[in-house]
Amino acid sequence: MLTLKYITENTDEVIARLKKKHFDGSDIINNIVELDERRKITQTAADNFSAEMNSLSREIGLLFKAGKQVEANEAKEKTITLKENISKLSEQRDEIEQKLQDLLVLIPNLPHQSVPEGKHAEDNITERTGGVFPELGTDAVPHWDLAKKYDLIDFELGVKISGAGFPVYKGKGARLQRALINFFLDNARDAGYLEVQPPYVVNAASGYGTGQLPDKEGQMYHCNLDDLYLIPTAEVPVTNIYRDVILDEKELPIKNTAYSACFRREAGSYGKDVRGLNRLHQFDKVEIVRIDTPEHSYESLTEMVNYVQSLVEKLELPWRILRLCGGDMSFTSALTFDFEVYSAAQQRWLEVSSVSNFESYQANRLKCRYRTADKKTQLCHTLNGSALALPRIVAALLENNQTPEGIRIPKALVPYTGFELID
RNA sequence: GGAGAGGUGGCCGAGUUGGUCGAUGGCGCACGCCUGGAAAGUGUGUAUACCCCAAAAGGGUAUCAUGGGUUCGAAUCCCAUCCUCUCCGCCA
Repeated sequence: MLTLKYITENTDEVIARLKKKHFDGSDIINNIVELDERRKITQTAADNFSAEMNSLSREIGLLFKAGKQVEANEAKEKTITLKENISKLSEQRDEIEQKLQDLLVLIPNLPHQSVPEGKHAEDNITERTGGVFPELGTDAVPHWDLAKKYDLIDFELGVKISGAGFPVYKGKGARLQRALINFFLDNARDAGYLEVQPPYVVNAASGYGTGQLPDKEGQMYHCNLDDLYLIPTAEVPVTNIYRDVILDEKELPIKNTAYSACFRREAGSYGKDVRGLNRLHQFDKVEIVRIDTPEHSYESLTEMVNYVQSLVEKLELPWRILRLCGGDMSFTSALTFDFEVYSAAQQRWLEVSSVSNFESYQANRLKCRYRTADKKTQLCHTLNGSALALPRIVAALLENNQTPEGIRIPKALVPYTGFELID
């Protein structure tokens, strides 16, 4: 969320910038400014009474020690009304602070200046494209048919065991998964990311930290008995490593990478979007996360985008990078680049990565701060991106590389799979 | 799951017959002195959030796991919750 301070000091600017996200914040923000005024007044009053109370208590103690019972008891009388005032005012202050909190979480992050105007996915700007579009024969088939033909993925078996969206990978299909995970992790390590293995379930505090809670509660699987959530992405546990932490400027940027299975309920999805590997309840992903200074975070974002580009290039897939428009961006992001690869048999672009700078929006919730060289503490910037999500990469690899002899594995991946052809 | 012990500042660790305790001390860290340089020694400083103040300086409030309670006053007493450790049980 945005900081109270920023909103109250830059009210008009905040309202104006939110328009790009098609968010009319004027009512909420004016309300916040007003509540903040009341908050300050109430706190000042409460603090003054508390100060009086503290000094009176000290006096009473001294009086008792001196054996002046009568004076002590007189002083005690005075504390009664003080106490009432204090509890009344702090109750008010708590109420105001709660209201402020409730309003603050309703405001999305401010879009970066470079975010294009626009409402829908069609308004996104294509930054660059690359790779070679494959020339497939007329008998080319989508990946779900290929998965069956070569016995790589059994969707029906997953339905039997768990339900739709939980495929079972078999033989070279399973080995391809493992190969991709290792390929992505090794590349990340070479690019300077520290590999971490996080928990796959998180508590509510972590869910709030990265913003999945409270608004996206319905998208996460929840274990009632222990009140734990299955992670929808490794971003959640990895970013929460830095919750309630004050880092030293010298440690930044922090670069972490993690492989994890991801679990998403995907409530409300249907149709061709969910066919085959296009949308799953459980899938594998390697994530990259950075914690950085405000001065350097956009440089980091560029590095991350370039890094992800290097991955799709090594996999020899046709790709494009989109700069998301204000209307298509996530609630918490300041600037997002989506990566899509072309899945030739489906003849459609599939999103395989989303790389974002959240600036201090997420860090404010996490209370992830750093100490500058001159000893000031301030909020970090957080960034993350998929590098990469497996299922759609697999879909594109299978479809684009199908030949009469079998499915060709890109060169860079062969050392990881141990085979060059799926036949 | 059963029994016990405990959760204090970046870390270690005092403080529980309630009273200037945000908290002794040590380590670490920062700056200075000392030194040719370093070590040792020595001096000073070293939490976070919010509020008052135009700002600096300064002052105030809150925080000793979390939430509540008792009291004029709680790190210290009471209750609840969470967590950690030890032993037993179970187990990859």
